[in-house]
Amino acid sequence: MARPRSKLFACPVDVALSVIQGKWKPAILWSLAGGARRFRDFQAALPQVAHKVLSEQLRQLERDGVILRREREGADGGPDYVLTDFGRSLRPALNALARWGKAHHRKLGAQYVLGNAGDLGRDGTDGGAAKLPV
Amino acid sequence: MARPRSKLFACPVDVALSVIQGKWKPAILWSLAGGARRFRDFQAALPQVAHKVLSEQLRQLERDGVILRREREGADGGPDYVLTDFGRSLRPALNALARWGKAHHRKLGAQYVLGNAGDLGRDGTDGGAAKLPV
DNA sequence: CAGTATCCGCGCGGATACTG
DNA sequence: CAGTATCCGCGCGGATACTG
Repeated sequence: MARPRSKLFACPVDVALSVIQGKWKPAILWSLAGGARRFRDFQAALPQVAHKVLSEQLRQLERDGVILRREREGADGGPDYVLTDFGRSLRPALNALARWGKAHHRKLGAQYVLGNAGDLGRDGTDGGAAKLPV
Repeated sequence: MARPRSKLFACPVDVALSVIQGKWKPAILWSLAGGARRFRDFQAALPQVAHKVLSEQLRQLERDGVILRREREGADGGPDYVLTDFGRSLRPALNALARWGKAHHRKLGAQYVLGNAGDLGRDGTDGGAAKLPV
């Protein structure tokens, strides 16, 4: 609706990437794989993220139907975010990317902060991933 | 070597994305899944790509060890590019992303040009993908 | 606490032109 | 034909501050 008539991509991979691209979107989705998260939870898990940017990325994911913002008025801690069914459909792709990242980060001279995310690794292969930079 | 000491990412997904991100990198890898390609092959398959940018993206993929530039002096058509073993290790992730993109592009109002790429879809599920925008 | 508005730097990607 | 150099626009992401 707010989207241009039709975006043209080079290949289907780009279509998927267009949804998960954004500095903090993978981390957001990765966190949400472990269950509902509130704004402050993301801030705590991602100390580097700027307030405005986190808000933007959440809204974009919401607009794409990948996550859902739940108002939960009167609840303990205000609104939170959860994956939609559509968002959960990204799992195989996110898992495949994460598995590759875990397998090859050393070779690339890369580190990562969020080793695993709730049940995202439920399809095996994902034993005890590091919680802190390796 | 030309890489900063150690890049820090939020999650392992970002590590993988750091390698395949770039306007034309997914399309390049997607094409190379079908076998060796020359510079002009990419230009033909990706009419939009700028000369300089294609060159840059190829060199970055080469630097990351994902593709290999073969000189082939005296051969029919000059140098070409192939996936390395390391590059082929990205297959499951690229396939998962492509599968998602193919399944959901309509819902996102998205189209793509390169429907399938050689044998990249060899793990089933990938019957007769569109060759042109759908 | 969550969200938005404003401002801005920087890097990616594109246009153009030159080289081997 | 493949590759590099130069120049540049634009959009992403960050800093800051204000609002409900």
